[in-house]
Amino acid sequence: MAGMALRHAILSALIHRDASGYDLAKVFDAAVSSYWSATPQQLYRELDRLSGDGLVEARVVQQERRPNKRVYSVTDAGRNELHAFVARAPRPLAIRDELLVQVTGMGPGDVESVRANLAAKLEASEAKLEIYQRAIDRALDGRSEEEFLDSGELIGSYLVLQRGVAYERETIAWCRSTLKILARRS
Amino acid sequence: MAGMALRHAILSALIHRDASGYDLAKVFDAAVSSYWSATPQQLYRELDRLSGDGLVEARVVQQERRPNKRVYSVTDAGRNELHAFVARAPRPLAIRDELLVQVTGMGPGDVESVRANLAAKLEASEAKLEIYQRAIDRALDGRSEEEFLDSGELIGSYLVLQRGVAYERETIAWCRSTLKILARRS
DNA sequence: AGGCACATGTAAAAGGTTACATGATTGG
DNA sequence: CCAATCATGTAACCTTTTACATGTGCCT
Repeated sequence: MAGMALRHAILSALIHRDASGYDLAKVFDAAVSSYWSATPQQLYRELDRLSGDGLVEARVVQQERRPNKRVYSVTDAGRNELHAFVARAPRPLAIRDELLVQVTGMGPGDVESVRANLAAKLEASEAKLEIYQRAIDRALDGRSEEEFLDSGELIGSYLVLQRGVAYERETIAWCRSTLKILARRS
Repeated sequence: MAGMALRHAILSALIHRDASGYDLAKVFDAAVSSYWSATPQQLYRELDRLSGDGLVEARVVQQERRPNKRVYSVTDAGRNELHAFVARAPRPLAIRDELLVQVTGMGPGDVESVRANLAAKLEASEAKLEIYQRAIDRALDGRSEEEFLDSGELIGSYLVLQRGVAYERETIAWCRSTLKILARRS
């Protein structure tokens, strides 16, 4: 019962607020998440396993005008599991970036394609940056960062959002400078 | 025959210089690569498939005092495949960062563990940054960046190294500031 | 004598992606 | 009426990770 990486990402998300599979699918969407992504199918499957293992509990919420949903919350066993996970050495970061593979492998005839892909990435990163910044504003809720950090409880998510902002800013800067350099060659 | 993402990363690496599986294993090492990592086992398997599909060619290099090795080079078919890949829209970046999962999910009793993991990451990123910077110096080989960009052929690898440098610098800055913030809480 | 670098593999288990499937309600 | 959002799933396939396996030569 080692490995099982997605389960910890799910527990980390559920520890702050209960959620349905559908809710989690929005959080783990590749276009939104700054540190882990997963498809809805993966989430539904893993939520079943987690509740089979007693780490989360489901309750059915009846809804009118919408399909009913199962809302999950972390159990005591789940809290213990998460605590044990946080105490371990994390496995090294995994990145797979096809755009960087393309830049590495590009030949003289590929400059135009790569420029188009860089431009698309630039736009996507700008959108993601806005999402993160809106999430930060919502978390701060008028307070200064100092006030928030000294009193807030959701400090972990906030710190991760800061990382995401820095990452997207860097991506944007790199795309711009790379586009400029490639413009000279075509 | 879609998907197959690792093959393009291998072709991108082999297009610049022929290499054995063992050579590639060093390039794709998680502690070294800035955009894609793979284990030796993955590489040996995929090299077999690539040569089965005629995208790379192997020649055996006899060595004294060392085991013989198979050195691979890209064929014309491989060059075509790589060209087609570069022209497609890349699939979105995938990141999985357990450290950020830990930061997201940490509770009041987890601050000490997370600090230890952040400190380890900080050291690892400093080492990686040095590796990238040495690789950049080797690529420039005394020339200024402008000179290099206007004349060099391996421009793609250079641009990706720049991205890696920026990424590790950001990681280092974030680890430092997060360590400071958590220090106030323990 | 012991450990690291060189050099390559097999097999099983775990994790992730893609295609298919269903069905209600809301907004334009 | 059509598209999007809400809400959940099954099955097949592909990719990645981990454990195990082997053997030489160099350096201390």
